[in-house]
Amino acid sequence: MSLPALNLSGLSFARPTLVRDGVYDHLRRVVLDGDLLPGERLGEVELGEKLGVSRTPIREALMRLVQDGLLVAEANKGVRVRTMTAAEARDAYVVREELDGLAAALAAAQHTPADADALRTALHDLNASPDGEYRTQTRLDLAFHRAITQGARNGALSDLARDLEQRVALIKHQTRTYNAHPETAAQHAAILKAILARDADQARAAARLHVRTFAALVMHNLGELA
Amino acid sequence: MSLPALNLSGLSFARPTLVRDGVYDHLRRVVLDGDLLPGERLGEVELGEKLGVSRTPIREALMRLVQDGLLVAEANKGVRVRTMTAAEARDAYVVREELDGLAAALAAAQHTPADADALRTALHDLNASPDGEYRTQTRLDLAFHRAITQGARNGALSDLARDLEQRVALIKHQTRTYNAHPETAAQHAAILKAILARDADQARAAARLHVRTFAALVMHNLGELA
DNA sequence: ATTGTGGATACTGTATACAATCTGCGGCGG
DNA sequence: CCGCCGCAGATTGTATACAGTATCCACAAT
Repeated sequence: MSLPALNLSGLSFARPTLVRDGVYDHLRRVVLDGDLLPGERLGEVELGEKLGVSRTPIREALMRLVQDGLLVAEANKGVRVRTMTAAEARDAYVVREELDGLAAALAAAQHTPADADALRTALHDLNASPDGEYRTQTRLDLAFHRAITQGARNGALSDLARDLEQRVALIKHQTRTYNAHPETAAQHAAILKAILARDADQARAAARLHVRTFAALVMHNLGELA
Repeated sequence: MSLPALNLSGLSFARPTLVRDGVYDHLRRVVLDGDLLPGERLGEVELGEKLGVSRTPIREALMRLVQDGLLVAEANKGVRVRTMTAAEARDAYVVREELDGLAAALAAAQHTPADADALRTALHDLNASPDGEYRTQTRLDLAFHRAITQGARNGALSDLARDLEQRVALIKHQTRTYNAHPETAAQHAAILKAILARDADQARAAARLHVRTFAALVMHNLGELA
């Protein structure tokens, strides 16, 4: 045949994306961006009308978000954005210190050249983001931490770290704590440096310190809100 | 009024339990008990007929189990019991070593007298279970480890440990690795002893060793199956 | 014999209909 | 004025109906 062969590399030829997945992604971003405040209610009919779909995919997306811990469901009373208590926030940070430390250590030991590039790019983008752009900063901060867990090359760790990151995002919005802390940039740099140097112990220590610093800041703000 | 006051302690007066929750609990137990082998398909209509409910609550339960990582969904092709690869199993155990160690350390530091009782009871029940009763042993082993995370008094840790335990349960069924390893009982005893002695470091070390031992066993069996 | 094609079947994805529960308000009685 | 009852509206929970897609097998063409 004389026809040129199809180039399939990198094109997904418009796979039939499911409605419920689209709704899930949308709502997840809305919550993570802080557009819906903790405690706010998500009505099924209202969401359906706003997104132009029926209640069925809406409900399935909400179910998944509940399982993620981003929303809470009460029988016959719908779902709301989860409100983290001070104790839940502290708990999340205790675990996150351990998991982020592990992720950094593994990333130091196992990252590929492509991972290294992704890490450098992610941190550069984060540092280049303009002050006051909280939403952008929050997303880029999340992207940097995701790049670290990506470099750890551990599926279970990625999944669990994703869970924790989402909960922490909720706390941040709740306490209105953003990444403006002066030490943040230096700590990020220290983590990246240790990972690139393949110094697992140093990377773990730097990551744990970063979590502790941020946790203290958030818990302080949480205390003030109470 | 002369009528005697109602005693509400401990009775839930037949609250209208949701169908989807019942289906979720049922299917979760079925998978965790190993009655459905990895790769096996779960048809919605078939489940609906078997349980006597419509597809709607079935789908919502399946959605939650997919999010839990127990099932995998493929677009327009239904859901199957997840098959863990050797790499995924190794990943899960790496993370579990860290989290179980943390849980044991926290439990040593923070457990209440009631937690202590629960721990002792759980281990006793496990040791008393007859050999060969794999399903019972698996459940009791899971209960013991749950008692530890319970003693840690950390909600986020409980949630994440639950996720990992479920994945590990999948691996166990897949490799047909049960708790018969001779060192298991001694290691369990060591963990319990350290926790009750409030020795966090020792508890962490004992828990990590236990995970490593078991992981090695499972990975060995996984290699043989390949 | 093998490959490709067509259609029939079964199943998932989405929408809609029906049932049950919660919520808020107005009226009635104390 | 306060509290309680009860109804009406709205919302969630479940069931069913409809649409789109994958799978399988028969059968024809090479």
